[in-house]
Formats: sequence, C-alpha cells, structure tokens
Amino acid sequence: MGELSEKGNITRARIVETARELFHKNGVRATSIDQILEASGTGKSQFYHYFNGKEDLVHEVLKFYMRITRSGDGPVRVEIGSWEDLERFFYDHVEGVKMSGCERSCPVGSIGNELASENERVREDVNLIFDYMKNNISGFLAGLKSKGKLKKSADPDTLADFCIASVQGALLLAKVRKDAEIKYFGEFRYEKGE
Amino acid sequence: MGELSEKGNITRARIVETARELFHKNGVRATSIDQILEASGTGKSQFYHYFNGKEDLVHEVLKFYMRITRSGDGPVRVEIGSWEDLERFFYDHVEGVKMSGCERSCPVGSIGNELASENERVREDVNLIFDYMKNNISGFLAGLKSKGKLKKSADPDTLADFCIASVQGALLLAKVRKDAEIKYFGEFRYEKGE
Amino acid sequence: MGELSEKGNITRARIVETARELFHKNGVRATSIDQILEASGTGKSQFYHYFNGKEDLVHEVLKFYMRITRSGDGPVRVEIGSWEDLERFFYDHVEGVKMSGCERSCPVGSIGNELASENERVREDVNLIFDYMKNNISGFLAGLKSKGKLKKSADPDTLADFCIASVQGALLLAKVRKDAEIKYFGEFRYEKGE
Amino acid sequence: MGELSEKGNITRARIVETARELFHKNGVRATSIDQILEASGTGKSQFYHYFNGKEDLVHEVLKFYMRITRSGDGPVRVEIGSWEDLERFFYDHVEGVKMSGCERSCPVGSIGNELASENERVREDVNLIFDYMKNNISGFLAGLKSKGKLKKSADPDTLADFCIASVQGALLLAKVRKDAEIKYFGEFRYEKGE
DNA sequence: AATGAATGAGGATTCATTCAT
DNA sequence: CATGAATGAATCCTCATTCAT
Repeated sequence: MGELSEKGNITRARIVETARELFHKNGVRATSIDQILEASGTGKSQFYHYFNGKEDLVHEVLKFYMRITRSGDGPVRVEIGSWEDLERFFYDHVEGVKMSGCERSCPVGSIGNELASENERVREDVNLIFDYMKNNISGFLAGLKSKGKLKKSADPDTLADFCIASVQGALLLAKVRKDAEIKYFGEFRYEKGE
Repeated sequence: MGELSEKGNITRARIVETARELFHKNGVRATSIDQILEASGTGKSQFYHYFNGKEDLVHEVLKFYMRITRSGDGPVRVEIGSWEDLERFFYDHVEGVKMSGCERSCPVGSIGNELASENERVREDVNLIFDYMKNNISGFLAGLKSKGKLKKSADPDTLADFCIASVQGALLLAKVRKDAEIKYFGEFRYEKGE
Repeated sequence: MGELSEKGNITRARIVETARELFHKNGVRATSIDQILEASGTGKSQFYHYFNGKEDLVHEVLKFYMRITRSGDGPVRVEIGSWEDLERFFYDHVEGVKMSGCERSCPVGSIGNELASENERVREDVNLIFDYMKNNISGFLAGLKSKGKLKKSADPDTLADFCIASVQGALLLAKVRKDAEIKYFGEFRYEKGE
Repeated sequence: MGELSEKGNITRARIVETARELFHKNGVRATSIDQILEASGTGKSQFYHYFNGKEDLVHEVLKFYMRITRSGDGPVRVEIGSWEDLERFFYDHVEGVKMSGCERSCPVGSIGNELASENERVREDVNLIFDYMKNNISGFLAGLKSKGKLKKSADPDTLADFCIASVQGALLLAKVRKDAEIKYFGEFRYEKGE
C-alpha cells in the first residue's frame, strides 16, 4: 500500500542505519558513500535510487534522530515530568558515550558542529532536535514555577538551554578526555531547592 | 638568530593563520590544502617544505591556540582571579561567536569533535587546552573554598569542568541557532552566594 | 556466469595489458597510472574500481606472466622435453628482445630487479615464475640423468638455475648493448655429450 | 691546484657516495634527491652547485663504478690472469650480494635495467663497465687459447659475454630468492679441461 | 528495484629544479 | 661555496555522482 515496496524500505533503512552509525563514529565528511554502501552490503547505486545525494542522506539520518527523540525509542528519554526524569535525561546521554568507549560525543551535535555553517537544512534539522528537547525541559520547569516550586529568578527557557548546552559540552569533553566521569550534572539539582 | 629565517617564518605563519581561520570557518576536513595555500597566497608546494602533512598543520594550529590561551593574547582571557574574571571568560567566548555572525562554535572544541576519535595527537592537544582552562578555573574556586567563600558541597574541579562544558555546549548551540543570546552563564554566579 | 561482467573484464584486461606493455618498456616506477589510463583509453578513475592501487596492478601483471608461462601462450615456450626445447627456450627469450629493438630485457626479471627489495609480494610473484621455469628445466635434466645421458657430476637443479640466470643476464646485456647477438647459449649443449 | 676546493670535493663526493648507496638499495627512480641530500647531510641546493641534475648524478655514480672497476679498489677484482682469478671474479660478486642480505643485485646492472632504454648516456656508461670486464676475461681466455689450453671450439669473446651475463643473472636470481647459494659458477671451470 | 561500470573533479603528497640572499 | 625558500608539474588516490543495462 505504501509507495515503496517492503524490500525497498528495508534496503533504504539499512543504508540510513549504517550511515548513522558511521557518521557518529567518524563524522560525516570522513564517511564516504562507498564506505556506507559496503558496510551496509548495498549495491553501488541503490543509493541514488533512494536518496538524492549525500546531503539528503544526512537529512534522513537527522530525521531518524528526530523520530526516536520524539518517540522515546532511542537511548535518551526526553519526556521530562520530574526531577528524576531530568536527571535521567543527563545520564542517558552519558551512558551513550560510555557505551562507545567514550570515543564519540552527541551524534546530533557533532553533525551540527561539522555542517551547520555550510548547510542550512542540516542546521535547521539539528536545531529542531535541540529545540524539541529544550521545550520538553522548559515545559517541565515552567510547570514547577507556576506551582511555586522553582526560584522566582529562574527562567525555564534559560535553564532548559543551559541543560542542552551542558549535555552537549559534557559529551564533547568526555570524548576529548576519553573519560565520561561527569559529576556536575548533579549541580542542576539545586534548582529544586527552595 | 632563530632557527628559521625571518622570511620562512612569515610564510609558515601565514599558512598556519590561514589554516586556523579556515578550519574554524569550515572544519578541518572541509578545508583542503589547496584552499589554504590559495587563500594564503602561498605557492603550491611550500606547504610540504614547512609541514609534514595536514595532520601536522592541525597540530600547529592547536599549538597556536594553546599559546594564545596561555599568553592571554587571544580573544579569551583565561586568567581567573575573581568572579568578574570568570564571567568575562564566558562572555569572551560569546563575543567570539558573535563576531563570526554566530556561524562558528569554539575552534578548539570543533577540531576535537571532528578529529579526536581518529587522531590521538589531536585529542591530546585539545585536551591540554581544555585542561589548562579548567585548572585556571578550579584554582580560583579552590582558593575561594579555602577562604570559606564557597559552599562546602561545591567541588572546584567539578565546577570547573562544568564551566568548560557549558561554554563548549553554549557555543555549539549558538552556532546551530545562529543566535548567541546566552543568558544562563549568569547561573554560575550563584556559587558566590553564601 | 563469471564473477565479473564481460564488459568489466574487458576494461580491466585492457588496463592490465597496457600496464604490462608500459612496465616492460619503461619500468614500473617510470610508468604513471595516468599514462596507463590514457594509453588504454580508460577514464581517469576506472582504475581504482578494478584495482586497489599500483601495487595491485603490478601483481596482476605478474599473474598474467605466470599464466602465459604455464599455458605456453606467451612468446616463451617453457615445456622442456628435449635439448631442442631447451635451446628454443633460450632463443624464444632472445626473439622477444629482438622484437623490441633490443630496448628491453626480460619483463619479469626487470620488475623483480626494480621492486623485489621493497615489495615482498612482487618478489614472491617473480620467484614463482622463475621457479616454474627452473623446475621445468631441472625436470628434463633429471630425466636425462636417470637414463645416464648426463654427466654424473651434473646436478639438474644447479644447471637449471644456471639456465635461468644466463637468460636473465643475457637479456640485460642485450638491452645495455642494444644488440641481441647471443652466441653462448650454445654452450649449454655440452651437457648432452657424455 | 684543482678547480674545486678540497671541501667542495668532499661535499660532492659525499653526495655521490650516498646516491650510489641509495641507488643500489632502492633503485634510481625510487631515490629522490631530497633523500640523498638528507642522508648525506648536505644542504638543499648544494646539489645543483655540483651537478646539473639527477641524470648527471647517475652518470657520476656510474663513473665511480667504472673507476673502482678499473682500479681494482672495489669489492670485485676484475684483473683476470688465472682460472682462480676468474672464479674469484664470480665469488666477489656473490659476496657483495650476501653482504646486503641478498636484497640487492648488481648495482651497475640494476641501473642499466632501469634506465638504459630511456637514457642513452646511462646505457653507454653501463656498457663501458660491462665491456671492460668482458675484455679482461676474454683477454685471459684468448691467452689460454693461443697456448692451446682451451678447446678449439671455444670462442673467448663468447665465453666472456657468457660470464658477464651469468653473473648479472645470478645476482638477480639471488635477490629474487633472497638466497645467494650459487653453485653453477663452478660450471665454468670445465673450460679448463683438456 | 537493482547492478556495477564509468566519469571527472578534487584531495594529499612528492619531486626535480630554480631563485634570492 | 653555501643556504634553504619558492615553484609548479606530476603522482597516487578518493569522492560524489551518473549512465547503461
């Protein structure tokens, strides 16, 4: 019933998944299409049947990240309803880094860092993902604030940005240090305090 | 009197400076040596007279960042002796981003993000720079703590890491958003409070 | 039914054949890949579709020589069943040199001479070809000896080596002299005598 | 009294000696001028003060070989006055190969093989050296013949060529096999026989 | 939907050689 | 005699992409 056959979808998905993995591991520019096709066991020009080019593939990878971020199927759960959820949001990220032997930072942030200045669509894709997470966090904080459970001076938007930035920076540090011992996430807890 | 003639040093320095600029603007992989040589007005193969290869050039660029970080000649002053200094440390970074029209993040962090996993020397170079900044900050905080001017629960090392990570993440966010309105740096101020 | 399509094989074979010719004429290092591709009328980067690099191409060329040596399809017939065959083995080589205007020596020996010290695989390839020829000769001589038709003191292996070496050296001399008047091959005949 | 100062001659000689060594080890084309200058500790463009170019250097190296061949200062003594001398001529060559771990063949023959077809002067240089050795041998054999100590059917020139070729081929074989066990040189002894 | 051959521009690097001092 | 910076063509190789089947 779909516009693509089942098998086609599978091939396509395999390409995206392999690309996602290699982009995360080595970066976008450091990953050639040939590499992706070989790693995914796909014939050479299947690629151009499913995608318009490398840029399109990057877009698809980012769409994938957006999807699992929204659905909660990914390693980072971003539905924030409690301080515990927020803390878990931090530690989900850390777990991801640890699982890679601390050799990778955030896959979305990395792509943003590498391509945002030269590719507007990529920039927007990454922005959307960051914004989605940020809104989830600021929504939670705004709720707290409306119930008087947050310092008056605290601005939910500002703090949510702070969370996103801290996570991105922390993962980069972990990669550069090859060490994911991140202690400062606990600092955010102070917000809770009266 | 130097080990290299004056003229040689000039050509070499011009290459490093141009590379630094282009690496920051477009990333290392996105910058070809030809581009660097053309932009620096250097003949085609002077490059290999002065450097062993691209990796060597990246190393030189990072050494440059280390040098200006230590000497304080760069846009970011990293001698921290007061809360004002710390705040200025944050805003120096932000200014750098704004000056680029928010199209760039931290040049050092970017290189780390792009190459740390594939190039151990680069990883170490970036690590050294981060550590230098971190130590300056934690030194200041430790001084405060010893004078009882910091919360007992606060750990200088942890908070210094937090500062570095926040800055790195904030610059990435600014780039992805094309907007450097970063408000949360003020949050760090709370440490001062008793 | 083959593992490569017919057309692909043709392009690939054309590259190998052109390389073989140019390697023989000018040497391996003196022959650039661009030259090969231009001479074979192949698009610039087809080469890396079929070969892993120049070394791989040299290997293929040597495999080709091994093949025609075994099959007897080449200019040198190496099945030795009589003194006439052995003599012909010498003169086949000489004919090859003469046909090139005495500007080339043995294509296999040349490659060995140029690359054996830096490339183990090439060394082994050349060695295999020499050994194949040597074994054919020593087999013939051993047969003679068992029938008492060779001097007792004569060692088939030693004499076979002698044949190979003489041919290689003779072709080199012919090239250096631009003259293929080689008379001494007749000397080997003496073995026959009681 | 010479046209070049003593020091100049030393520098020049050092370049030639280093080139000779590297040409023998790796081949002429595989040896860059930079390599030679670095290995000889010579400043970059001293080279063009003493030589007209790489070709000129090759010529000088071959002249060096000619000189030590004539003078007998080299590893191969080429004055042939007895069967023992001739045998020694063979084994001097073999010793040279063994000393290099069997990784090299004849330095003169190698250069001839690599460059004779593209460089007439080199071809002539190599030819001269081969001819000098050949004449020494044929002179000895002619003397024997005139005294009736050689088979009537034996032609001194032909046999001398045979000697040169055998040596060249044998050294190539030794290199390709990484084994300098050469037994067949004894075969030449038969000439002595009645 | 699939195959893989073909394209050609561009990337990093090396080289022999010349020039300015 | 000596230094080493500068040149630019050439070399090997990779890449994203298109074409023919």
